[in-house]
Amino acid sequence: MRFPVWLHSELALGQRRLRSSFSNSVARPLNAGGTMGTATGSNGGIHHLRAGWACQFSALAYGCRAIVYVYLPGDVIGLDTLLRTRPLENVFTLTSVTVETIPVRDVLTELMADRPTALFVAWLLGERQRRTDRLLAGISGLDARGRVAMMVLDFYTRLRRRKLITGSTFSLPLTQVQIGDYLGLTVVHVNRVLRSLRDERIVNLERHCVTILDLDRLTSLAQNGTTKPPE
Amino acid sequence: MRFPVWLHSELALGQRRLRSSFSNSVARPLNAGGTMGTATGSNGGIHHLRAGWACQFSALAYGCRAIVYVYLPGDVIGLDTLLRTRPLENVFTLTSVTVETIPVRDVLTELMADRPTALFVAWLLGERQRRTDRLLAGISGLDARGRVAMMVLDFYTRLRRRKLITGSTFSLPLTQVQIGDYLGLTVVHVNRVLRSLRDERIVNLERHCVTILDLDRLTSLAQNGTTKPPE
DNA sequence: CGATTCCTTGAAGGTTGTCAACGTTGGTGG
DNA sequence: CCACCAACGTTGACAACCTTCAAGGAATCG
Repeated sequence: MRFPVWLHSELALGQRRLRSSFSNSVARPLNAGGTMGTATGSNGGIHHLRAGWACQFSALAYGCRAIVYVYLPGDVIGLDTLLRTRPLENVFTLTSVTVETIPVRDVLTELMADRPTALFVAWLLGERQRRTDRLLAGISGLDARGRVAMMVLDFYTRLRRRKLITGSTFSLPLTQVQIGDYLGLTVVHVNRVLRSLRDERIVNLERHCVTILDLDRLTSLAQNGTTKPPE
Repeated sequence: MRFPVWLHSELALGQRRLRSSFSNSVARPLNAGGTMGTATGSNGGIHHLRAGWACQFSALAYGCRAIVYVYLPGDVIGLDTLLRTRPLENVFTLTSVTVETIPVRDVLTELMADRPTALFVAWLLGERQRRTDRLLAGISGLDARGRVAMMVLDFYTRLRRRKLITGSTFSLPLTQVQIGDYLGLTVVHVNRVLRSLRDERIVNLERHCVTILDLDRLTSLAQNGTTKPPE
């Protein structure tokens, strides 16, 4: 069978162990708008984002600031660059955050030697990969309205799954410039799209505060960019 | 220090062990244009692509066929969906291929219990993630010419690193439709871009055969879409 | 309250998608 | 061998979408 029961408990066990490893480290607060790497004492590690948002820029691409991932409270940062030769310091905090850090050495020697934890790390890496694949597919195939809808729904779903929100309103600490960098659009166009979505009473995004007004139409926009305004 | 020597040998050890595990399985040939999953006997596993090319479609997105990754000879397929509840059968062969398969159970029980192998698996997952991030940044920030240049350079670099080519010519078993799906463009436009790149003697892509004519200009195109044709 | 960053809006132009038609290639069967 | 067919490639005209440029207004923080 594809997904045996013991694997479920094995993963849950790995999750608990990773979580407790994080708890044994000190929780450090960081200011908004800084890089994660420099603050940790130069040599990286993996971070548990207890509170706050962060985002990852593309490693290359100096000129074109591209945001390739947005980390929400509860996410683990740095697994993908763990085994990299040089620490790519391209993660920035979007808000003030609280992080728990495990140094690289401990991860490699202790955590990965434990099968449940190693499995859970592999699961986290796969999960991140799948999210990036979805984003890629969205940016490839959707127009600007669809991309914004996709982004809002993605954050909405993730926050809801973590029980960080219950209603249809949440805080989105991205500027319009950053939304543009994330979705491959210019600020100007992001602004226009937000206005049109607000005018059509689909979603309201103002001053870092999102309110979903029509979940059905938003979903439909995010699935195929063919949904025309009912005008 | 960030990347100790023992880690290098540990990773190399993991690579050898994974490789030998693959060798112990039977190498199966598959025809071009089929899905990987169904042929393996319904319940997945991870695959070593000994020969041939394959590509991965986006899990969702029925209507808009988006290719999120292209696997080259030597790549490992399926690590990202290993711990998924349902086996997402969205990997297609682009050519006839030869694959070695390790069933899920063996991966989870044996491979991941071995630290060197688990580390190497994590490295593979991180590598795949970084490649996807690069693609994402490229599609976000480059125009059509830049995206095609990026794709050609990516395949060129990967093939060269594996010593599968030595000159500046290689075979590219993607149709123009598939190139479009990969880069978020329409067939028509892919065709136009290929013609213009050929006319400007930058790269020649015809009949599944690529020849790089001007590596410098190609690189420049892939870095910032601002390189104008020398018209 | 000054200064910086962020947001907003208009006009113009370029890039890309859409539609439609035709040419080419490669495989199949008469 | 040839006819046929299907998939793939090619081209032009036009429209839609998005970017660029420029300028002014609003918010936030010292």
